[in-house]
Formats: sequence, C-alpha cells, structure tokens
Amino acid sequence: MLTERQEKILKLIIEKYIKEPIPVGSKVISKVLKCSSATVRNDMGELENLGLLEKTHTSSGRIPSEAGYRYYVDNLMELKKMNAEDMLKLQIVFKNQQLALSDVITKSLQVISDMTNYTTVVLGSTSHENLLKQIEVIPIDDVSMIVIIVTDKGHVEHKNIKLQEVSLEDVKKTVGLINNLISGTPIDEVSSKLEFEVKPIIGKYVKQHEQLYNAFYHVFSDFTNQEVNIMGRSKMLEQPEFSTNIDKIKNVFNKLESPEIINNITEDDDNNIKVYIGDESNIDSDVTVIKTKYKNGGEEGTIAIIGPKRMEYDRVVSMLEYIKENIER
Amino acid sequence: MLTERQEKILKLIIEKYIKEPIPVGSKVISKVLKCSSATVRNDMGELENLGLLEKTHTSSGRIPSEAGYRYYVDNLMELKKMNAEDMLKLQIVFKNQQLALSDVITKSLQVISDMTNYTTVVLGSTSHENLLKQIEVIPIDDVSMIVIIVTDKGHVEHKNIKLQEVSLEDVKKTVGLINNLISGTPIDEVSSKLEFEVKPIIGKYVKQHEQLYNAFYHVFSDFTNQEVNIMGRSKMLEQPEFSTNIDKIKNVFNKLESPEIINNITEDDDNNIKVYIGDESNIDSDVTVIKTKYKNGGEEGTIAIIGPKRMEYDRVVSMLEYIKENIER
DNA sequence: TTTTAGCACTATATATTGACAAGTGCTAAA
DNA sequence: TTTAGCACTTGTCAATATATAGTGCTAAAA
Repeated sequence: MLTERQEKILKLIIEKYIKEPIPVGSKVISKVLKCSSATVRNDMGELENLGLLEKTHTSSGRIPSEAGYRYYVDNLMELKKMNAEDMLKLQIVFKNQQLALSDVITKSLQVISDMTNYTTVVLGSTSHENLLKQIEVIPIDDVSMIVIIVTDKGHVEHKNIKLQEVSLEDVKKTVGLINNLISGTPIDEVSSKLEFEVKPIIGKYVKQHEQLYNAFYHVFSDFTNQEVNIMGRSKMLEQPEFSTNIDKIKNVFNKLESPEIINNITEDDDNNIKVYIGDESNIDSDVTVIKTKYKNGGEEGTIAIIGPKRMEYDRVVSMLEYIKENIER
Repeated sequence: MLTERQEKILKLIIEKYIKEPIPVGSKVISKVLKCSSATVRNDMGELENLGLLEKTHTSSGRIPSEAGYRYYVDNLMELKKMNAEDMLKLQIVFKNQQLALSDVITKSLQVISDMTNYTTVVLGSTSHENLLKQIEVIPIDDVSMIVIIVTDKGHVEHKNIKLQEVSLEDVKKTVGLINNLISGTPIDEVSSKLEFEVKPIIGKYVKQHEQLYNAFYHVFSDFTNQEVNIMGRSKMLEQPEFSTNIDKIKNVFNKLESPEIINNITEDDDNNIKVYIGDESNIDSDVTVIKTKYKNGGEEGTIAIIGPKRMEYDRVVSMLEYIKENIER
C-alpha cells in the first residue's frame, strides 16, 4: 500500500513527465510537497522497489514504469472537464444535422487528432455482424458493371466486374434471386450460401450461370471486413520519444499499415473505455492505445486514440467519454 | 557541350551515388575510365562549373546536383528491360481476369511499391471528367437511407442520409426525376443543375421537397473529387536521406497527407512519363516524383511513384512504361 | 519514529584535442 | 592533353577533461 505522500509523488512525477519527457529529480518534487528532497528520495526509492518508477541510469531522476502509468490510470488520474475551446470544436461537428452518424464519428475523431496531436482510428462493425440487405447492379458499358452491396447497418461496398456475353436480363435475374434467397445473411456466410443455395437454382434459370456465379462469388469473398479510418498518422512524429528514434517510427508506422492492428483494436470485450499501456498496446513499448466501443441503434464500431505511452491520459479519456456519450444519443 | 568523357563521368557518379549516397571521388572513377585521377578531377571541376555536380565540402567527393540528375534523365539514362522476377510479379496481377481495371492498377502499383521501396500513388479521374450515370437509393430503416451515385466511368460514391417523415414514395419519385433530368451531367455541375432544373419540378410533385432537395444537394456537393490511393507511405523511412533527418520526414509525410499533393500530381499536360526532380516535385528538395497519365476506354487517371531524388530513374521509368502499356490495352 | 542536512559517488552531456583518411586544386613535367 | 606529385582542407573518430544533475547513505534533529 502506498502512503498518501507516495501517491502524491507518483502522480506529480507522472504528470510532470507527461508534460516534458525529462527524468524527474527529487528536488523539484520537494519544492511542491514542502518537505526535503531527502524525504522524497526515500519515497522514490520505495516506489522504485514497488516497480512503479524507473531510473534511466544510476544517478538519474525517475521516470514512470509501465506499472506506474497503470497505477496512475487506475487510481490517481482525475478526469478533468474538457476546456471550452475543445468542446466547442466538437460541438460544431455534433450539432451538424446534415451529417450521417458515421460521418459525425469520423469528423469528430479527426478533430481530436488535430487537437491532441495523436493518431485516431475509427473502425466500423465487422462483417459477421453485418447482414446482407440488398445488392444492386448498374451496367456501365457492354462488358462491365458495378455491383453494389448494402448491409443492414448501412455499410456499402461496390465492385467493378466484367462479364463477357452475358445478357443484362440474366444479370437482373441473378440479382433478383440473390436478393430473394439470401438477404438477411451475415456477410461472411454469404459465399457459402451462394454456393449451396443460389448456384443450383441459377443453374436452371440463367444461361451464363457459371460466369455469373463466379463473378458474384468473388464480389462477396472480397468484401472488406471492416471500414477502417486512420487519421493523423504522421502526428506520431511530433512526439519526442519517436522523433529521435527512427526505428521506433518505422515500427509504429509498419504496425499502422498492417491489418493486424485492426484485429488488435477490434478484439475487445465490454463497452467501457479501455487503456492499453506500452506493451499492452501490441504496437510498441512506447505507445498507448485508448479505445472504446460505441453503439447507436444498428450502428456500432470502435474508436481509438493512439499516442505515446507518455500520453495525456486524463484529457484523452475525458474526450473519449464525451464523444462516446454524444454518439450514443 | 560536354565531352564524351565528361558525360561518362557524370553518368558514373550519378549511378554510383544512387546505389549508395556517399560522395564520389576521382579515384574510383579513374579506375573505371582507365585514365588518371587528375584527369578525372579536371573534368569534375568542369562539371561543377556547369552546375551538374556539387561538393558537400571543399575536399569532399562530388554528388549530383538537381541539374545533374536532370541532364542524366534527359540525356544519359538508358532504360533497361525489367528483370524477369519483377516482370513475373506484375504479370500475375495483369493476367488475373477476375480483377476490374481499377483493381489491376491499384494492385500493380502496390507491387511496385514493395519491389522498389518507394511510395506509389493512383489517382482516379477528376469529377469534372465524370458524368452522372445513375443514382440509387436503398432504405436502411425508418429515417436513414443510402444514396449511391454511379458515374459513367464506373466511379461509385455513397452517402448515408437522414430524412424525417418523408415517404419512401416521395424519395423514389425524386430519384426518378434526378435520373431522368440530369444523368449525363458532369458531377461538378450537378449541384447547380439540381437547383435550377430539379428543384422547381420536385416542388410541384413531392411533399417534403425542401428536405429532400437539401439532402441530395449535400450528397452531390460532398462528392469526393477523386479516388486517391497512396501505397507504401512508410517506405520513405527506408531511404537514408530521410532516415537521418526527422524534419524531412515530417515534411514529406505532411505533404502526403495534404490534399494539395493530389492537385499537384494531377495537374499535368500530356500523356508521357514525366520526371519531377527535387524542388520540381513540390514535395521536398530531396524527393522525385515520376508520373504518367493512363487511359483505357472511359477510365483514366494518373499513376505516380514518389521516391528520393536519388531514385533509380531507369528502373522506375521502365516499370511505369511497362505498366502504362499493360493498362492501356 | 520520521525527517532532514550533508557528503561521497556516478553517469551523462559537452567541449577540446590530436591523429588519420579521403579528397581536392594546382603546378610542372611527360 | 594527360599525368605525377605535393600542399592543403575537411570530416571522422577516439581519448580526455570538466561540469552537472542527480542518487544513496549516514548521522543528527525533530
């Protein structure tokens, strides 16, 4: 158990270090707490034994460890109200009646990225949660046409396909059959339903059924699992822990470009705001991910803020709370 | 006018420097050319006077200047045939009959990015070149629906809109009117046609015409000008001139995130492959952009490769030529 | 028992120096 | 016109000294 003073010291060190990434010495703390630097040093030693603080070298000041940040987030952090300016900027987005929900979400996270200098991510719902609502086909010229897939959650995907010597009539027949037979099916089960329920039937009624079946099969199997929106990628470069270390930048950027990061962020359990500090982020030991699910009517997804481990936790959590609230009503 | 030997020296220096960014001295060159280093030095001095070479300090070897690269690209560079491996990887993409043209283009430039470690860009045609083909509306629930816009070039855009107390019938009427009245209009003129040709008519036939008009007006005015696909953004970090200079990285990344880069790349005159070296790239003094337009039937756009000024010009130009050829037939 | 003053100690950052390598320009001879 | 030779310049690298910001520990004070 930490004494009250130890908690104060830990909090002060973390908040100072977040402001500027320089190891914090006992002297500065002692001035704030009105006790001698020796007293502070004793407590700092204790906090280090507990694994909450670290030294960069024998005679350096202390920096927070991963466990230190964790303790801070779980026990010490006070959520402050957003400042008026930040709130105003977000209100402009939320109050815009013209925007569909998904645009509101994307825009507000764009705003947050600009305000905080962190990277933000919006993920739509995954394909097994989306049910096929309807498909449409729009012919472009003799051989190519656009297939449009719409899900019950309003997710839209389109694909340009090419068909040789297939009559428009046959295409329309096929589309009609698909809409009748399998609308309501989860997107990621559509391929198999196509094979076992649609293929046998269009075989009877449609001439170029082989070609048509193949085309639609591909359309659905290419269906993007998720809408992904990453904003302010290069904001990471503004953070001093990265701007002096190219390898870290490379690592983070590669992770941001790879698909696994999405799974990583998606995979989540409950509806609360979650904080993944350092290695917990699965991105980099110096990165923190703060994220939450949102749900509004049929629409759901995940929003996340990616920043340095040395992130302004209180500010970001407050913002995310605020946005989540606004999205959900 | 350069002597033959001077051209040889310039070519050797540039090609050596492209392989490895170390200033090139007279000794190495003299070995290749079978003349003494003093002779080479005299010529190097001359090339420097002409502005084709530079020194990093008084007693360093030479590096190519912007004008040097320009001279090289315009006069000295020999296009070599692509190696079998590169060609094979691209053939796999081109030979895939299932893929629509736009996917073939995107995938092949993804492949090029991986092969070369440069960033690649695919831009679709601009909105004034796209004519409205058809719009479709698909209702999702009581208040929201998806509007889908398709252009004659096969470009698809969709938007989620919300309408309070508007009957499905009225929506369908409006859609029918729009399709009848203004299909064939260039996308960026649709908004004004809506106002002057559609608004007066739906005013008569449709109940909630005000709300409907506004919704469609917004859908079209938000129409993205262009499909933009940037691949391998972080490849820039692999280039030594950037990986040691955070400010350059920041600059390049910011440019890559800003919309002006798109205009920059789009704005172009003829159909040939163009090379923009250093400051000409409008991105960074150490960046080169190589780009070309493509055209295939109705579909057209621009493809570009962005790399260091110290780029493998011959290889990239060859590749772009090859891709362009394959796209256009 | 807790806090504090004082001191020895340690690691880092920074500037200074000297030796060395790589390259140049110029001159005079081939 | 080309080349050998030489004096000169600059950058790099390692070694050294100096200053600084912090620590831990001990013994005295509260």
